[in-house]
Amino acid sequence: MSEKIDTRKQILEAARERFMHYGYAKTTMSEIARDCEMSAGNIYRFFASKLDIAEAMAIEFNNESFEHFRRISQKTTAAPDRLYEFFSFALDETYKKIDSDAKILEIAEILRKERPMFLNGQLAEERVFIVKILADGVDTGTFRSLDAPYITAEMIQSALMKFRFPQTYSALKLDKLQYELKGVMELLLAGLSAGAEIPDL
Amino acid sequence: MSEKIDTRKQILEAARERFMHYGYAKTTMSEIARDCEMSAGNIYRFFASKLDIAEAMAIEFNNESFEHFRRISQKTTAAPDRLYEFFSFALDETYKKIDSDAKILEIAEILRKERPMFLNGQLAEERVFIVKILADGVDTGTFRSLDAPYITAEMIQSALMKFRFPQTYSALKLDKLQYELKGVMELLLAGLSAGAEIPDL
DNA sequence: CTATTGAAGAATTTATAGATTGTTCAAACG
DNA sequence: CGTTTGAACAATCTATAAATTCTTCAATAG
Repeated sequence: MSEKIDTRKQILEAARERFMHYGYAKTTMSEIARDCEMSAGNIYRFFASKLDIAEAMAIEFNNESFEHFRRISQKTTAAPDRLYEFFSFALDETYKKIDSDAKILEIAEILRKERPMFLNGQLAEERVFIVKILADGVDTGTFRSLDAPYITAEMIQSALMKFRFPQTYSALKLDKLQYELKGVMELLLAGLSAGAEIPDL
Repeated sequence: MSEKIDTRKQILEAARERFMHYGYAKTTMSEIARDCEMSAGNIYRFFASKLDIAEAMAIEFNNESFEHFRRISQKTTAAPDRLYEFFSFALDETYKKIDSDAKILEIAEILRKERPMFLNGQLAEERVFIVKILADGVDTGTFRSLDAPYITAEMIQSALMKFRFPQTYSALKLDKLQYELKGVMELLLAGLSAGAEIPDL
């Protein structure tokens, strides 16, 4: 029973090393299988496809970030600071990963194309943390009351999309991106502030 | 003297028809030249390259939109309404064009890749109108005072980037995009409102 | 002298045959 | 029985030669 889980982990580990070293496209199922001392066909008892291995990797990968996200969302600092820290951390983290390992970008790109719903799922998971920060801010009176915090969280993500996906960085360096993020975040936080007047569109 | 300008227009018109009918890649310089009853080499007296023809087309194309942008920015309606109308119009217009002519997307894609600075230039031109709306809003007391309206305009563009470029639509339908745009715009306008408190990040 | 051409070169695209690879599954194995 | 294999197949990628196409520019025309 735990045998199966171990084998799965072993495949995932072998794939990670190959993907990171040679890239997703240049890694073959046979190579991964050889590393695990099994046949290529046998991998399919654990993963439905090569793409599913990449997806499983990305999930593991993101779980580390999610831990950070959770920690940030549960801090006792002011809600605006937490929201800023949240996206600031996300930007730094993504930028760092991309910068150090070009192979990661390849996998991100492939998942975006072949599994567009996967990214939506990730965003939805993050939204939980944003909603928590929003709720805290409303409770402490820092933010105005929101009649749909979940939707507000969606809108915040939408406005900060540019800083979450390398494809939209548009060749800007990290410091320029950080500067822009700060500017947009100031606008959004002002919009959430207790004194802000909601327009009637 | 006007001879040259006419020939330029003629080339542009011939190219437009070909590009729209067969696409940019499938149109050859010889074909455009033949339509104008000249040799391919001669086109280069008017355009430095095939790409420059596409760029000139895009400029003409956008000039129509710019007229609308100018008109909207000069309206006498409330500044928030103008800002919303501005981006709402931009979204509808771009979506409509893409939807009706797939060939336009091809050219947009190519310009984005080969002439990244061109898009920046277009955004900068639009910013002038946004700055005007912001200034009006500040004057009438609808918006809080801004110590750097030009930068604020940049931030607004950054936050609404998703709704300007088809590549970032992420397969959403127009009504869903409009809904999201409205939500983000409400947040931004609240952030610009006179009562909004600017956070200290 | 300017305007235009068309041949020539460099760069890119197309076509395609051959090899590789992802995936399936009947048969062998334990 | 459940596991694992390796042959088989379809799909994809690679290599490369041929053909197109963009661009330049010396020669020509007016």
